[in-house]
Amino acid sequence: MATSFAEENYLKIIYRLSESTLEDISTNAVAELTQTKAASVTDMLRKLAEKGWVNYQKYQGVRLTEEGEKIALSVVRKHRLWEVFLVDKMGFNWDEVHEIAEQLEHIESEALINKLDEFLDFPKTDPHGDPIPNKEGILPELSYVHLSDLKENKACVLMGVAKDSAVFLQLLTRLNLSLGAKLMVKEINSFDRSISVSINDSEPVFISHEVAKNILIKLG
Amino acid sequence: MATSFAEENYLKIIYRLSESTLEDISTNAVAELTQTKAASVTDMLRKLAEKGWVNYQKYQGVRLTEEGEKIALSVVRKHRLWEVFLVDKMGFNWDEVHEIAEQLEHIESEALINKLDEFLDFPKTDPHGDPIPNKEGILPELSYVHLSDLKENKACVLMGVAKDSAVFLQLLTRLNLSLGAKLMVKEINSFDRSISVSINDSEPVFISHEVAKNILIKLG
DNA sequence: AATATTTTTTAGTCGAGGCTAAAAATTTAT
DNA sequence: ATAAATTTTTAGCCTCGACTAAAAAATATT
Ligand SMILES: [Mn+2]
Ligand SMILES: [Mn+2]
Ligand SMILES: [Mn+2]
Ligand SMILES: [Mn+2]
Repeated sequence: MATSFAEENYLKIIYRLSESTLEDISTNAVAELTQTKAASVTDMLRKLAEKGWVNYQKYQGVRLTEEGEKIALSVVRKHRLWEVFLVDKMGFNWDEVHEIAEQLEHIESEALINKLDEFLDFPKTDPHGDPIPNKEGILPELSYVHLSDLKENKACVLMGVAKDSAVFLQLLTRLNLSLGAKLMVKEINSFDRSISVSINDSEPVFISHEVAKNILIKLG
Repeated sequence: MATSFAEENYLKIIYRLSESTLEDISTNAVAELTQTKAASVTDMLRKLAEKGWVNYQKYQGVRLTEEGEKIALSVVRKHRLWEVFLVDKMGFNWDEVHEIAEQLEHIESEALINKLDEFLDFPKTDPHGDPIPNKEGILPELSYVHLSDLKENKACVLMGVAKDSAVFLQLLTRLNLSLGAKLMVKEINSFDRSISVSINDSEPVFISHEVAKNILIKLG
């Protein structure tokens, strides 16, 4: 069955919300991310339920079916592969690609996306460290930790970000924080939980708790 | 002003029709190419006229304004650049790319299309030999001739096709006819105007007038 | 347990971009 | 110059995906 841009966006957003909770997703939560009103969401949820892509009972919230999740994962796959393309091949910065990928993720061609995957050498993660589903819809397992949860004097590597807004990414860039940077927390200030962190063995810089929370790292 | 997919498709089609005539374009001609009904076209022409992209007076046919032509050329540029990408970088055949490019041509990012242009080494023509407008909207001058207009025993090179339907392209491929092929017309049959043509110095094969008409060549 | 607040759904509307059927204008044929 | 045929427009309707305002249900507070 064919999926419209609007339907794909809803499914993708329900998927994203489902990643961080086991509970059913509320109408309002969907409305916030789709940038629409709750009434519009209710309409769409009924439609998605009719097509068998979500389980939805009024007032009970919504949850993806297997088929719905499959579609969502294919949109996520396309979004992230196109982001890799834009950064690795087109020379964009990581804070410039999200909006363009929001458009490209709706291009419908199984053949194209698989050739693109190959062209990019089957990347496991996108420019923000987010995992890319393979063509069967399987996500690679990544066990990342928030920089804010790290103890002092442990070496680690920046593997991703938990938020990909342009302003946040630009801030990281200004601090010389990019994927692969070697980090070590030198000091944690109990007052505001800000941290002092050394980046690639340079002089430590200060980072707010808010920023540290959105930086994903792996140990070692 | 923002342009919808539908508007871009209409402008592109009016542009295409304008290439082969100096007269105003008829509602029916547009309807045929957009695969819609004349009544729908009338509606859209009124809308395009309101936005200043076409000159349109009822019953008089339609013609692009400068601004309308600029938009049409930018869509054509995107379409053809993406086709080059699909063939040269993704490994598609020339008969497989049109449908995908129909989608990609609507991706809105000036920055992306200019980076793509550079990535592809500023190609002058697409995989079907059609000229690609540069970022100022200037088309390279190509003076191609139809193979059906050629005299016997003149050497020439296949530079493009005047029709890019998949079946036609597949036929050419089966005949070993691709861009750059060296051709020489050995015989013209006055009965049905079919021709006998040698391809890359091999034994001559028969080609119908209909096919020859849609093959573009340059002399020498 | 009753009431106040918040969330969600319903009802009705809108614009975009299609459609069909009928009317009007234009073009072609007699 | 009429009449016939063709083309184009108008009128009215439809679906999709939004919206607002009002009603209903669920949840929180006293
Ligand atoms: Mn993104
Ligand atoms: Mn990303
Ligand atoms: Mn094409
Ligand atoms: Mn082409």
